[in-house]
Amino acid sequence: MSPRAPREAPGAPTIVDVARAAGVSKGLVSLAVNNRPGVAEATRLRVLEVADQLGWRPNLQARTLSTQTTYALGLVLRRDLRIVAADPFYPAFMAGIETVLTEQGRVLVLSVVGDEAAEERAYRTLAADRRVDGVFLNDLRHDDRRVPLLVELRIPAVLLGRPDGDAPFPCVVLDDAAGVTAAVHHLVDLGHREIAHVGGDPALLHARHRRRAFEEAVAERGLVPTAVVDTDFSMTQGAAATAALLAGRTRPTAIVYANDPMAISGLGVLQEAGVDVPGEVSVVGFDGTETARHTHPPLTTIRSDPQEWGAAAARTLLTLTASGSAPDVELAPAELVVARSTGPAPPARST
Amino acid sequence: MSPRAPREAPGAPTIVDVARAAGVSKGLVSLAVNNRPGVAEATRLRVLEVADQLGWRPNLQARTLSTQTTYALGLVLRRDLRIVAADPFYPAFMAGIETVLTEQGRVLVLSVVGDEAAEERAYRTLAADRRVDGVFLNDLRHDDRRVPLLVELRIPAVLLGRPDGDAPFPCVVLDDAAGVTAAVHHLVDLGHREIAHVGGDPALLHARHRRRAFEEAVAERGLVPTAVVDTDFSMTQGAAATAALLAGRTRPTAIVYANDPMAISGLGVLQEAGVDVPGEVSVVGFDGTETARHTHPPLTTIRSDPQEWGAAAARTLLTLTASGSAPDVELAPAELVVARSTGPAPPARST
DNA sequence: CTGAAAGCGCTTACAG
DNA sequence: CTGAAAGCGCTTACAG
Repeated sequence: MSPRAPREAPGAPTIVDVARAAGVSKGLVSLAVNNRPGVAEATRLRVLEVADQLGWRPNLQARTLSTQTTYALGLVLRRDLRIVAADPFYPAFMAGIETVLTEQGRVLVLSVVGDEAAEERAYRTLAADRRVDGVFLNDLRHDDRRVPLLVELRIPAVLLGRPDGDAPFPCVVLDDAAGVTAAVHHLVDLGHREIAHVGGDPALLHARHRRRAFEEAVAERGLVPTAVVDTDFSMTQGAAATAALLAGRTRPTAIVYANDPMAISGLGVLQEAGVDVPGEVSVVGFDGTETARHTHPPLTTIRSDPQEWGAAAARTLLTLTASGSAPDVELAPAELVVARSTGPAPPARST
Repeated sequence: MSPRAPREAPGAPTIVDVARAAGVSKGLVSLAVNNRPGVAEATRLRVLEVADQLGWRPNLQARTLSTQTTYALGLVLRRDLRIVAADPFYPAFMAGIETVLTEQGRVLVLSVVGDEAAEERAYRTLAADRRVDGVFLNDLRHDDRRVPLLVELRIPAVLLGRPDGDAPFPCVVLDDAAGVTAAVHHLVDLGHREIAHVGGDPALLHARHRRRAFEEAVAERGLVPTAVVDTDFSMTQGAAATAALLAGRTRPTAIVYANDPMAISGLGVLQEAGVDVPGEVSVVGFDGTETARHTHPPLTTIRSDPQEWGAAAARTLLTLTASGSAPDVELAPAELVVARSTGPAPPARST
């Protein structure tokens, strides 16, 4: 294939074809289609019309090479597959991102990694290859090492949640605490005094927030938690934690889980053990997943809107890459949705 | 910013820097790092060493512009969000893709769309912008219009499953039928005579395959299906179908669902109606999800390996883009995993 | 308001 | 075996 021969039979039109057909230079075509000042209106219209007739679209790769922008955003998922697979958060979150990227001709580059080393490599590769104009920083962690990493790599980012340290990036926040607080009040109002929490992975900030909100709400009502158990957010550990609570000294009459999958596996453990839900133990999930609506009984849970979160984060990240800064965004807080897995506390029994 | 000034303070090294430092032309550097013939071994080694010292990586965008290859693969998801979110197939499938892309320095471009028009636009945009070197064709449909579309767009593809028409693309096949057949035999062996199927979306080939396998296996054992109901694969329709079966003239003693989420919502409906599982009705899912292991009772289901499917598809697509052709791949078939949601048929009762 | 030219950082025939 | 040059298809100061 000679370098002079067009690669495609008819040859997709290039900016040169448009310039020739419009009788102007290719530089002018570029100015015209990019709405830059310094082009007579009549000329602009003519160029646009010719471009349209020829069916010309600027070649993205060439534009990328010139402008150093890729029109792509990156998302790196680091999670145990068992956990990602059962967790409906990400599909909805990504769909939300897509709603805004699509209409902007942007694209999402996805990376799924297993451990922290692979995660760091993923960010470094995205940066070195200039694959993306910015990234979403999800599953924020305590003292998150990715923040200095992204600063070092000079890659713009939007944080999903409020970081616990300083970070030179805008954040999009969805308050978990309000829902947990409401759940605890709901349970206390139903007469529960022995309430336990099956928390998530304490390395993750949102797991910490949920746990702290639980502890504070319980204290606020003059109680102490019956137990608080950390997990990795997996159904397996949710089930194990539930079994441990059942076997413990004081059996809780209500359990607040840090996500729906664990609440569902907990429900399974309770029912397998012959414990009536909500007759003997009330169960509260977190997420407001589709599955939670279809269990027996349907789960009381705390609902957030991951799709809106994705959309807001994408808008913020695009603003950041375009202008160099973007304001923080506060989304509607997660809220309690009461279903039939919670009910009045059983009459107190002597141990 | 003058066009002569380097964009980054120290300036990431370019091929020119390497050529200068190694005392050769940049063309030779390119030949050396790409392992092309016509470079003296000693020269090649020297170039490589210098490149390494300078920390040079070829600029991906520039390479893309020259070679017209993007080192990226595309996946377009068109599904109702309610369904995607509850379905753990895609996270695992994408993780499988990533395992092979990552080690090849490739990247996955993801698009999530709602309807068929948006889907077509997504493929057209990927092609027009030359975002990807090839795409995964998932959720194969009857007489799939995407096949001629991709031919028209001249974009290589790998089919996930065997198409029902001709297609000039390799396919990676995972046989659904064997597992469904085994499930029916399992139920018949347990004494069931009234077996129903809650199928998936009949527009999708895999839903059709599962349904046909069900019907054939039932016939093979001299029975007729009690009922076969189509759905859209959502938990909601799975629940509705189950309620309809309960209310029907002949109540089935066993139900085979086309996916786990519907089996789970079906289980919820049965239990809410006071129907004992498996005492009165046996339930079989399809997918082998994590959730199915944690329900009460745990689900008998049909397990496949979506992660391996993703990895095999990625390997096939890379082979195709590299060499212009790739052989079809046949994966291990889905297999029955028996748990406690299936049991002996209840004694026959008079209606 | 417009044109001509250089530049983005690679790859690839073509000469020597 | 190596060098010099053209090409990929855009964008962007710089002159006029």
